[in-house]
Amino acid sequence: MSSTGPARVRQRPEVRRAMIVEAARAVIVRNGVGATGLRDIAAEAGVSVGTVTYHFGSVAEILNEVVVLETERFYGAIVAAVDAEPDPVAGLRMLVEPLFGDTEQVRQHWRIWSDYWTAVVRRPEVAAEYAERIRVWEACLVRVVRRGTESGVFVPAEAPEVVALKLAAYSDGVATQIAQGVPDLTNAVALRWMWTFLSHELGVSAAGIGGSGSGPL
Amino acid sequence: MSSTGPARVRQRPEVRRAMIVEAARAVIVRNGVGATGLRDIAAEAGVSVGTVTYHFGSVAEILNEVVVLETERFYGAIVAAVDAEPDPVAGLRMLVEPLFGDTEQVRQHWRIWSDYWTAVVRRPEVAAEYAERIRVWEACLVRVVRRGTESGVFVPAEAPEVVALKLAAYSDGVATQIAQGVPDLTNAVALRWMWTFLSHELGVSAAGIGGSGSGPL
Amino acid sequence: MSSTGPARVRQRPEVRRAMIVEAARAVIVRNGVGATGLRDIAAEAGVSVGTVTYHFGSVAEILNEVVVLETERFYGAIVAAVDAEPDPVAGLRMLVEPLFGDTEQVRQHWRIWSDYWTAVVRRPEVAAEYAERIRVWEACLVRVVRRGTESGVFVPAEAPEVVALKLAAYSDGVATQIAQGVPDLTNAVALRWMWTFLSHELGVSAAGIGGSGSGPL
Amino acid sequence: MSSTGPARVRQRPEVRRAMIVEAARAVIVRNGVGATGLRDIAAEAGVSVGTVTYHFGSVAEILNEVVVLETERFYGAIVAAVDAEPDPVAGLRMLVEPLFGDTEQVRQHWRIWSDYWTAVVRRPEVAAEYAERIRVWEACLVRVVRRGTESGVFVPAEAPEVVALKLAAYSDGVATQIAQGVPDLTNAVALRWMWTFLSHELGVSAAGIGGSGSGPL
DNA sequence: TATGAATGAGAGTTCATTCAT
DNA sequence: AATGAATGAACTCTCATTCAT
Repeated sequence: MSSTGPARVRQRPEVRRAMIVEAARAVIVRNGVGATGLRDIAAEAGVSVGTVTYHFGSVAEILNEVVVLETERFYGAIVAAVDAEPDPVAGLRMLVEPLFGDTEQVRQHWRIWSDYWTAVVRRPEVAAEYAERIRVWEACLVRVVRRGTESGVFVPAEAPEVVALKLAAYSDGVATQIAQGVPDLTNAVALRWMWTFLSHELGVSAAGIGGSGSGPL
Repeated sequence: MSSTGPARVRQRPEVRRAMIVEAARAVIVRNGVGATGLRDIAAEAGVSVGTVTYHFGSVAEILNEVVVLETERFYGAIVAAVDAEPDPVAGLRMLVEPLFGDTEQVRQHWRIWSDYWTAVVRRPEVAAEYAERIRVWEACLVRVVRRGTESGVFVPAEAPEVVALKLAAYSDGVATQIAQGVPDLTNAVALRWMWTFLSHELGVSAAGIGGSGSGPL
Repeated sequence: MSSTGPARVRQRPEVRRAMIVEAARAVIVRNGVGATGLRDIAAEAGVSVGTVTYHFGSVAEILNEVVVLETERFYGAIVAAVDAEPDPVAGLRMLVEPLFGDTEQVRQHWRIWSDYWTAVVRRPEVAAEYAERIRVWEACLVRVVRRGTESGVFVPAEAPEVVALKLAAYSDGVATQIAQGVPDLTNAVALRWMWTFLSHELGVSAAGIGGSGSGPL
Repeated sequence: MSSTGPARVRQRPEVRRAMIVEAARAVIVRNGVGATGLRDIAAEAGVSVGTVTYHFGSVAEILNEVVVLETERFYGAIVAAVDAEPDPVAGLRMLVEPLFGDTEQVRQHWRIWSDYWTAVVRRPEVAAEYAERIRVWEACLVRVVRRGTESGVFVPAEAPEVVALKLAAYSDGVATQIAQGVPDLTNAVALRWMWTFLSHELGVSAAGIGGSGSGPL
């Protein structure tokens, strides 16, 4: 026990805060928001309880930071790339595919996400604050649909905002089902569902949107 | 002191259990699953803490019972009526409309439901047990689609199970958005979205399915 | 350790509350209000922390109960006896002497009392509530002075309320000095000071008031 | 970043200590001794927590310094002036009047004082150390009474030390009552009480001692 | 069957103190 | 001389569970 870690390693606040948020994220992924306590976070971060409370005013503040970080990290790069993509169809694909990627990162994202929402949904004032930061993906989708519509590639029956909201709801629901382990509902299947859905909403063929040789499945 | 209040009214176990579950449901609706404690349940039921733990092994058991009860109650009557309905289109309507009814009961249902899922999703063994009971609605939808297909009214592009799963996911996602208070997303709008979705999935016109004068919106 | 006390002895709430308040009083006397914590009280009472919080909503509630109890116990009997005493001079003696009795109980009383006031003085709303209960002694003094004045025994230069307030202040200050251990300031001396003070305030001879052969000191 | 704020202004230890003590005094006056923490003191002094603990071994040490400072400052000038005053009556007035002056400084003094005593009363060794420094006022009073007695102006019934102790107790008790906000008990009233008290103790008329037109009240 | 007093682990938070920089 | 990140013990309060009555 005498050689356990380099005790009292000093870090600049921003660095330590980031480390603690990272640790909190790991605990949330493992145990869920409801079972994430101060002591768990401290242990995961390899620091004392006092260090955590020194850098954060409350546990809630840490959890919020985790969600903000998660949002920025998960959607940030995607959104930037999509906004830089001139082709609306390609943009659409870049926007939707990551939601159903078959990676641990994606699973973790949905886990954090769903937990957080049910935890926060009873506190409208908190929810409102983060809703904006969090609707980044949806806002990007609106822009893509609008661009596609302007260039004549998409012929939506409804306003871009409505299409975006519908897809957000649909993908959210499907992701929830996947998280529950519904048999035969793979990420590939989910993606096909999205393309089918969008083909109707945007008035184009599914084959035209959903790229990677998904064939006749 | 011996005649103070209605104390110590003896009830048969099944009756008392039912009363406690009912009380627990009320507390969950009011405060959320996360903020529902043994004491709250006991107080709401008008019994002592000891009585609650006498009839239930743990708080988790009570919460499970609440969800089972909620499922049976909410979907039970609907499913029975739908199964007795010869017309598949009418059956479909009877099955989908209640999900977005503008009643307190519906709001309460979604509240309990969403809370419960995020709580249970980390315990696959629990989730599995209840998933079956809970997929009652989906199973009924499968039967309706199958009957409609057999009678030639519906021309689905996919298996009834797939259509049912898709609709379940979509409706769940939309209900979540409504619960979050998305502006302009009313129950009526949500229903129209369902009919549009189903018209594509079942190969019939939306007007043919979605009943009550939804007009050209 | 295995034979330490009869664990889990059930007590009726009033009894247990009284036991806990008594224990808290002991801790306060020993350590002071500022150093009286939940765990100390529980340990002193021989119960668990949970038991204390089961019977009391907060530590502050316990401390208040201690002061109320202390007040009632210390002044209760005195005031009752004084109000039943027809002779104002005897009544006066009965009222003042106990303040400077040479007993452990008196020392404890002043300890609790002074601690409590400085703790509470910054919370006017709390102070006000207890001030009334606590001014019992002063109110009784007012009545005695009034009776003595009406019967012509006392000839005060000021209103009874003013005399009472003056004496309360004086005795309080002297008690504080005694508590600080000022050399040669015994309780007997303090009493003589009181009689001297009152003889001037009430227009009677000190010998006439201060009874028990205090002689020419 | 290197030029942000007045950071790292080096001070000689005595200067820095004085600044910190001054800051601590301000915090005590604002929040009370019990609610005065290291962080509050550091923030008030505009230095870091580390600087405070560098100059002081413990928080208790700071609090003690505050009281010593307060004593010297409050009584120092008074005592010097009184000792230089040939007229004992004038000296008496100069000694007593400041206790009940209607200034913020006086209120602050009593606040610090009363808080400190209840905190320190449990630690006799600490109390003793400071008692001496703190009895400066009382010692001065003894000298005045003695001078007045020698010159025949005062005719005390008791030794000067006893008179001084009595008045100290009385004034302390009255100040406590004022601090508690007893209605109608103003500083002017308190002063009159003191003169009345002293007139009896010193065998002179109240009018002769208490100065400023106290009239027939 | 019902009760509710008793329990103790665990929650978040506060805080004086330590010490590498 | 000054800093402030790090610490861990101690605080109050919550709560599901136990069990004698």
